[in-house]
Amino acid sequence: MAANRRPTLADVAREVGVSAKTVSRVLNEDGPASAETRQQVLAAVAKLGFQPNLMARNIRVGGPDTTIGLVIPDLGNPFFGAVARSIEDTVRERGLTLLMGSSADDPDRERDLTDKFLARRVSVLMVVPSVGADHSHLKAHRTRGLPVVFLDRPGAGLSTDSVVSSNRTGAHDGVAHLIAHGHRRIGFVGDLPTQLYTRRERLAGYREALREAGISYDRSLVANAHDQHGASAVTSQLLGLDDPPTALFAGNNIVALGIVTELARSKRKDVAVVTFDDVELAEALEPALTVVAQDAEDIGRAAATTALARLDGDRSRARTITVPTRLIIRGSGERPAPGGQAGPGPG
Amino acid sequence: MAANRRPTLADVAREVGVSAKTVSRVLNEDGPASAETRQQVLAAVAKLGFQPNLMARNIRVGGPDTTIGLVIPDLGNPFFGAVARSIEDTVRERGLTLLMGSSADDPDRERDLTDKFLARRVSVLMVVPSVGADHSHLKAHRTRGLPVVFLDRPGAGLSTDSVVSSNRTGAHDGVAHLIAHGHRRIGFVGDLPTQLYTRRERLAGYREALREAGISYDRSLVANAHDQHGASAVTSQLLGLDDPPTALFAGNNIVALGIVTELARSKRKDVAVVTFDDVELAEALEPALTVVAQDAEDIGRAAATTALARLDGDRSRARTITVPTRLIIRGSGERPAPGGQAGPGPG
DNA sequence: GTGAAAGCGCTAACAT
DNA sequence: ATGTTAGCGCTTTCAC
Repeated sequence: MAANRRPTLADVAREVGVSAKTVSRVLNEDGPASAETRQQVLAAVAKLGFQPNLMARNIRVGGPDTTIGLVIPDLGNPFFGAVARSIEDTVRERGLTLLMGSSADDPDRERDLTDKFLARRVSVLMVVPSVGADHSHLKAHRTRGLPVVFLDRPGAGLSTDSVVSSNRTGAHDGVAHLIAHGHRRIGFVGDLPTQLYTRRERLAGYREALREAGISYDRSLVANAHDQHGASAVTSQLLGLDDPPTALFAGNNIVALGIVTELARSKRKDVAVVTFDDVELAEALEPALTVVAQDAEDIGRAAATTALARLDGDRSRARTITVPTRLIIRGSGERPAPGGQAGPGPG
Repeated sequence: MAANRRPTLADVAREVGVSAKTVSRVLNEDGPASAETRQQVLAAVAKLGFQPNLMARNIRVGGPDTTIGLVIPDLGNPFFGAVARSIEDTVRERGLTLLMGSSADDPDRERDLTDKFLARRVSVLMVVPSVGADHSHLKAHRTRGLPVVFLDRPGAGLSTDSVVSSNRTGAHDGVAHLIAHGHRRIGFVGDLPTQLYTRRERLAGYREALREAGISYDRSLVANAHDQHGASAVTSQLLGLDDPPTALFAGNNIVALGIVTELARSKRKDVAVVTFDDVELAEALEPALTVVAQDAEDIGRAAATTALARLDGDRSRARTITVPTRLIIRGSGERPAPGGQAGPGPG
């Protein structure tokens, strides 16, 4: 019930019988202070439970707030969670705190979030750009010294640092792995929307691998899904084609779950699979799942390191950091295509 | 290069030739304003790219900041990611933003984070309490009207709202499922540290189920691990016992990964498994993994809803919301114990 | 319908 | 070693 105010610097000062500035000095270890005053101030702070109002401090000091604004598509996606963790690990010792929000890949929600973050005067803005979002409004902020980093995909309308995976090479290598094991009809299940940078790059890598092997590109083997259920559905459709694929390449972790789940459900062990993104339990599947793993930790660290360098005055040209992916061969891509298939219906 | 200041209210006012207060009125739809002034102000705002400084506003208005401080053990853990997503979904329409940090289950890091959040005058504090953390320092804040919600585990030294899963019942049901399928030697692999609330509750559920079935509790069947690798290691140890378990119960998602991975690696299909927490690809395993699923979405929503109610003035007693878990039977717990085991060594 | 002055909680710049 | 004054960018209060 006691709705008493939170104590302020002035309250502490009054308690001790000194000026506010003296309290401020003690707390920020700015300027000198006699041992005795220091003790008294500290005691009063503890007694009153005083915590300096960071917003008031920031406003006076004028600099940016000690926060990093981070916009990702989905807080629940483990990949972005891992990226966020890595960012936090990297910036923690600098005292920066994460302000996070999910855009659901909606440009309007993304804009809402970045606007809010800017209104809070974040020290750094990190964004996984949504398809259709324009970032030219950030130019002025960048000019004024706000580090802006695009994650996972390049942004539009703004030249700034970005960190992406080696999507094309990674997809190429995954598909080449399938080809090396005798597959020639390889389905590609990609993200949605189809304009998504990662999807296009990975599809390009897929096409490159096919071309190198002299396999012609068959549009009917390319499908799309935005969630696990959708991926399961298109997997089933692809396998129902007249001349179905003997192998599937998954364009990301969510699609991977859909494909693998659908193959398990329909007991299709004859279909080879390689996925972009490592997923939990990949090694416990039968066969174990071969993946093109992104290095979420490295992505987060690279983004954070770059941003910190900018904060420290690095004014060099905007750079794009490409974090290598790694093909982890576990077995699911290795089956030659025997054409075998479970009999129709449950025996 | 142009390190020009960010525009302030005063800049906009000067541009239009009105007072700062008038601009403020237009922007906040406070008080009246002639249509013409309104147009001019809006134009100037757009022209200068003015964004009100939220911190300055907050300081003047005096109320809490429109942020929620959320402390979780690990941003990379999909379970907590899902909880965070649900919280965000629930509070977004109220205009609240998430300030997040991971404690790594370290009480000091947790305290650092909560202190920072309090210094930022968050509207709500949500914490997954670390073992050993004391929360009595939050009493004064709660008294002053700050909603504090403990997630996943109860906090210590502070009576406030908390949201937990039905850990004991859930674990009981999972273990009972194993017992129903003929298992009598059932290993338990729990979290670390052993004082962890969720671990103790789940262990209690395990023991209850054993007791009901007249199976005596065997300490040697209880093991602990804090990460996936550790869980794999203890799994292998448990299975190496003279009188080994025929079934294993995993105390959480991370442990589940370790157990399942280790069983797959050693090709031990004869060991039944039920896990606390659903995991990706659980249904694609052979056999599919039976789990006691926590409802992360519901947990997040319950926490957020409670906090919002408190913000709206709900002063009723602190409550503990228990979110039901759900036993999802998929097969891995159903094998009777034939005692079969892969031969020693690789054939 | 609009403005001037004061003040939120804090610190910079100058006193003393 | 400490205090005073002014002011960060905004809103409240009260005047016009």
